[in-house]
Amino acid sequence: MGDDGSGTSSGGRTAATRRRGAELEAELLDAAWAELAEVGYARLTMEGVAARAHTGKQVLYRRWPNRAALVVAAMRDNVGSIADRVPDTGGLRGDVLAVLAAMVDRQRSIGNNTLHGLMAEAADLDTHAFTIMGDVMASVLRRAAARGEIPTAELPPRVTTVAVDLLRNELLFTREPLTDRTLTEIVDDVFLPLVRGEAHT
Amino acid sequence: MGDDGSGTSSGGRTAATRRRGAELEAELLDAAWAELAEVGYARLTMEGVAARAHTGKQVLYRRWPNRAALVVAAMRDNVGSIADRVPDTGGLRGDVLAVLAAMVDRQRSIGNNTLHGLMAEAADLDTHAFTIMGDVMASVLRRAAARGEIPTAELPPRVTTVAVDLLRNELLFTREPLTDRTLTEIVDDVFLPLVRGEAHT
DNA sequence: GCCTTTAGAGACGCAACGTCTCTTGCTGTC
DNA sequence: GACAGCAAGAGACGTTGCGTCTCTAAAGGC
Repeated sequence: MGDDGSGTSSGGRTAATRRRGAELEAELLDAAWAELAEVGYARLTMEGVAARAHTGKQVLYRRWPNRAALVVAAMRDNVGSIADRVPDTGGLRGDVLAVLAAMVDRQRSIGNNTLHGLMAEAADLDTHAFTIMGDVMASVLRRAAARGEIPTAELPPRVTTVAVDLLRNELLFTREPLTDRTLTEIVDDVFLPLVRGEAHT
Repeated sequence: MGDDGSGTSSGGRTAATRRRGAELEAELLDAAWAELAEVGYARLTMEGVAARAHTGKQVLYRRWPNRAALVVAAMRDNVGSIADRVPDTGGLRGDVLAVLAAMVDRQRSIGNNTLHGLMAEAADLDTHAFTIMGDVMASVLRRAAARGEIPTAELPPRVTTVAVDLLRNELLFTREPLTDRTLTEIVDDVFLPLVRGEAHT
């Protein structure tokens, strides 16, 4: 079949250049992320991502075994971990609210259909992401104890993670967008009474 | 194809008889439930359910618009609601543990891959099922207050539902089967301190 | 400057979806 | 007791997306 080799990209990009290695991979992940934002996880297809990245499916499959893995990689690449900047507002209440707000933010940028889809497909996905939030809370609590704001940071693990657990529940099962009210309720009605050793009056 | 009409159930059923109405529907739901147990939600197909029920796909689509709706109907048909028998053990701690144990049971019979799958596909699924657990807890708490076991049943809504919310979180994100330990931690470390107005010591 | 790797493109077979069509048994009505 | 109409049972059909495979030619290593 006679290819008109010299023709520079009928469609709009220089076909003469060919990406490789890290550069290519970054563009693949960007394409996946863009596709995710545009059509959502349920309707994201390998074909769609490949087309958007102006490449073939094989290039994707060479790197990730399936849709779920690709999307997880795209998320990791585009969304920073909360553990990287543990908030420090100077007070326990502010710190915890900041942690929760960061979770809300991160989840808003991912979209909860995506999370549901991933949990269904990539079963073994991400226990890691959950334990991390426990570490963040532990660190926030240690600082509060050091300031003398609470009697001790040695709390039952359930108590340590109660705020993030409740928020996660809310994020995944509530359809309407979260209000700040929800965050303050979690902190003021449940979390703080428990860690201060004074339940609600 | 000559059917040997008189043969009662060569392969196991009389092809000469044709089911209708409620009888048929019940068998369709049973088939869906059996299929769910056997291959799991991810690999449950309309074709598979139809074949198991010895019928055609159209019979299914006439009743339910898609997989998710069919499975939800099958679940409703096969799994009783916890609200039907609110436990009454004579004490608050026992009641709450019984509610949680019932949730664990129900969820074990459904399987959490199924839940993940449904949440991904039937987005608007089941806000109802969640509010119901809140009602159950409210009723348990009212009885405890009437017995004088706790100062008041007028608690912030977050506190009322904290135990079921935490358990739901655990059920959906933990891969290994839950231990009783988890249940008692939720109740003793979080729930009871909050409702008794005495946080952990 | 040859040789290996792999990007880019798309064909292929498979599985399941959801729709449509067809025949034929069941049921309510006159 | 005949007849009309509804829907069961069965499967063909077009479509979509998966994951694999094949092929050519561009990059880069040595």
